Amino acid sequence: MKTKDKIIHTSLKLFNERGERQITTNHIAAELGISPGNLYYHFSNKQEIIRSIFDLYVAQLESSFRPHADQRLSLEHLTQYLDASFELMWRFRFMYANLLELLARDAELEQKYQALQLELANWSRDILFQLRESRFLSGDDATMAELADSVKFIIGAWIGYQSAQLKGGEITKPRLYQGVLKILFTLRPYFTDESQNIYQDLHQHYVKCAERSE
Amino acid sequence: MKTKDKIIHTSLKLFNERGERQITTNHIAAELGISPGNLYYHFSNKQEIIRSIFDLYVAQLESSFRPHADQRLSLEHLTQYLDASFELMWRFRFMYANLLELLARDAELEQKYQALQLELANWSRDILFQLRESRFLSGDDATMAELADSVKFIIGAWIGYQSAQLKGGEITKPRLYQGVLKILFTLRPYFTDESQNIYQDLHQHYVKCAERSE
Amino acid sequence: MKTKDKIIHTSLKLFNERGERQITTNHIAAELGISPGNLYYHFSNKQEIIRSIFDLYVAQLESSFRPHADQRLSLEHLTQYLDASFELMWRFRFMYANLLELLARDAELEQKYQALQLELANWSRDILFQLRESRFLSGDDATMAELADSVKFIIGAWIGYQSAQLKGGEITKPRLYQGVLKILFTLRPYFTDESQNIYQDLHQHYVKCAERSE
Amino acid sequence: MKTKDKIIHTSLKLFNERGERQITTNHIAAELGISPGNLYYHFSNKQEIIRSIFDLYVAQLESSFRPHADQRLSLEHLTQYLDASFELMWRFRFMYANLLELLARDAELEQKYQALQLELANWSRDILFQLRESRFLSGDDATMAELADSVKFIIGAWIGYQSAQLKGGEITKPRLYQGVLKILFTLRPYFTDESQNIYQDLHQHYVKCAERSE
DNA sequence: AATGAATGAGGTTTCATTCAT
DNA sequence: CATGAATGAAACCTCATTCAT
Repeated sequence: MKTKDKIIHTSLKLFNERGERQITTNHIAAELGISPGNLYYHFSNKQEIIRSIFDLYVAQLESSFRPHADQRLSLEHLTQYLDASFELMWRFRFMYANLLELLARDAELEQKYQALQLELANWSRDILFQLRESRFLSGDDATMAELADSVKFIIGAWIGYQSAQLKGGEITKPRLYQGVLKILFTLRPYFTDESQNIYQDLHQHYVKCAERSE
Repeated sequence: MKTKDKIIHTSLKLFNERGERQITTNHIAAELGISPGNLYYHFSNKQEIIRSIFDLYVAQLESSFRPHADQRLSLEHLTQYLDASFELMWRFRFMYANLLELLARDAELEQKYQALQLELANWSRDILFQLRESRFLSGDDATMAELADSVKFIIGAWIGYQSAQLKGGEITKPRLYQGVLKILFTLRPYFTDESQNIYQDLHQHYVKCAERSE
Repeated sequence: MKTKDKIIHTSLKLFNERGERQITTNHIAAELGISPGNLYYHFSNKQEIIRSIFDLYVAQLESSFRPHADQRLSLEHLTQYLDASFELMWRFRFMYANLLELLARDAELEQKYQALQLELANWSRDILFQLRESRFLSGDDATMAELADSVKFIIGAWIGYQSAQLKGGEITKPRLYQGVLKILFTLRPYFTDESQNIYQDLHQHYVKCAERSE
Repeated sequence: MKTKDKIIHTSLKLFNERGERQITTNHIAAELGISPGNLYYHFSNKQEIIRSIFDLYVAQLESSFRPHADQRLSLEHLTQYLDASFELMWRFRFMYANLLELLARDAELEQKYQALQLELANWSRDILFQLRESRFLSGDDATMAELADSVKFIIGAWIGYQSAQLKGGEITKPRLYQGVLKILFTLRPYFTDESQNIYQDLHQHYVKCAERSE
């Protein structure tokens, strides 16, 4: 791994652990055992590191969520989506802890972020529509759209919400799975009669995940 | 209003407008037209101002949500609760937007916050149970409890989520009312048949609020 | 006791306990339960409090040391002098911890202090000469004068020296009596043959004092 | 000389000249023509500068006084010791003048200082015993030990005592040499008959030093 | 006598960033 | 690529002192 990548990953790690505000560029350099000058050789300022982390985030997001064209969704796909979502939120949790500040300081980042959100909104709507087509869910277009937004909201907000409830902000995997359960609970009234058993299976699966050594 | 209170309210205003991180103690003093020394006469450091704002928040929250014993809920009560949620989110939006950082930096605040959350969880469950008794909602105990948690989650997480979607990061009242709509949408499947018209009234009311000058 | 006197004595106490530098005028007022404004009603600045403490010191010093004219010194007188000296050093120990800074900041105080030192030098020389006349000690004038200066030096420096050796700077009475023993040791070679037993008595007396619960 | 060392030496100079309390970190930086940030690049706070000066002091003290095993002492050695004492007092006079405040503010420094004092006590006793073996001095073990303590006391306390006697608080070299003379005076009764001339030589030498431009 | 809010200069420290090597 | 000393603006905070009441 090149120094530039090491800087990105170490920064991400430190930001997640202690918050972007408390981590100075010197901290990052020290953690890596490089000089601050070297850090600034690779990045012209701290904001650029954050932008690179954001790019990483976008890349992972796109690879996980871009819907595969006209594909019938199976149960497996759904769990994949949910797992991938929370994986993502977990990996970039510092961003969600301070999104407002982060974006306020960097117009370029803000624009990128908001474009991404629009895309995401589309994808999640697409997924919900596919789930309806596959007769997992039922509901009119408006309801499905609103439901898609709810799911997107839960995914985006869960970690921040949970971290705040926990001493030291330390979140555990089981706590993450409770977020998946929250999504299931929100979808539940819209599950079709014929897919009730599928709902039960999913629910039981994630209850188990959420119970592990909590 | 005493200087001490002026400091609290001016700080809250500035924090909401421009973010806690960008507002220095000198900014606050300058905005008030007092000397920095005077500010430090009333508060021994910046963190203490934040704590006082938090106390204000707790006070408003308690006065809005502490359930009145064995009370039959009317439509008015429901709007009161929803409006109160909205008011809180709006008035203390910087806190919602920066919660994790604020708690990470101040163990005392974290403890207070988490104690408050436990209380809030009880209150919101009580309110949901009351709504069921008043035949607005229906569902078994577990469902009502989960629903209560969903509502609490939406209130607690809405600003962090929304503020990041907005150009310039500015949170507007209409966007907040969309949070109220999100709550309604989440409750919707559990509204009883006899209260469907009530749901409609509420929905229309808040749709209007959310549309204003958006 | 009037407020003015209370301020002086409380300041002396706090200065001794924690050092003049660390004690602000607000600390003094708080300890007394009065307002800072009131403190400044009685003293126009912090330095004036210090000057008043110094006046107290001078008064106690003069009452203890001004030699009684043409009086033959007995053993009792000597012990009285020594005991009084250390009592004094103990009571005003903060002054000795920072004499240089104290005087550097206040020309008036410096002048007073130096005048006092000259007087003291005379008194201690007078006492030594009287002791020689009383045949306790022997030695030529120059030796007696130098010896007087040594005694004065030990008295003035002992507490500061001892405090520095002890954890937390806390000095005990037994440690003070070791200072008296140091004076005796310095005088010892000049005790006359006929007063050797007197030396022994004194020595034993202060050894006992110095041993108590050390 | 590196910047770090320059900071130490400039601080020492300024502290000696005007007192540690009056010298701010900005003063030090300005005197050196560097930025305050640079000073804090080399030292994390003012106290650390003081600690480094203390380390310098310890180093010089050790190199001057650590006794050479089974060595016969000549007159030269004696003057070396006395001159070294004088040099130490002069070079680190601000420390001697402010010892109690310095130690009161810094527990780590206090511990180091007190450990050093124990070592010093041993060294000074060793030196005195060597002087007796070399027939400069005579006296039983207890007397030599007490004498060693007296010498240590004079070195440790002289500046605090003398600095306060002087107009303007300025410590001058001649005044310090009087401290050496005070040591000699204290040792005098214990010089052997055969080394009386050595005493005379030493005395005359330091009288001359003490008289220069007093 | 006494209050206590208010002042403001100035102290210590931080940190993103630069630049000669 | 890399170093690490250096910068300087600005943050937080202190405290002796003042003054209207």
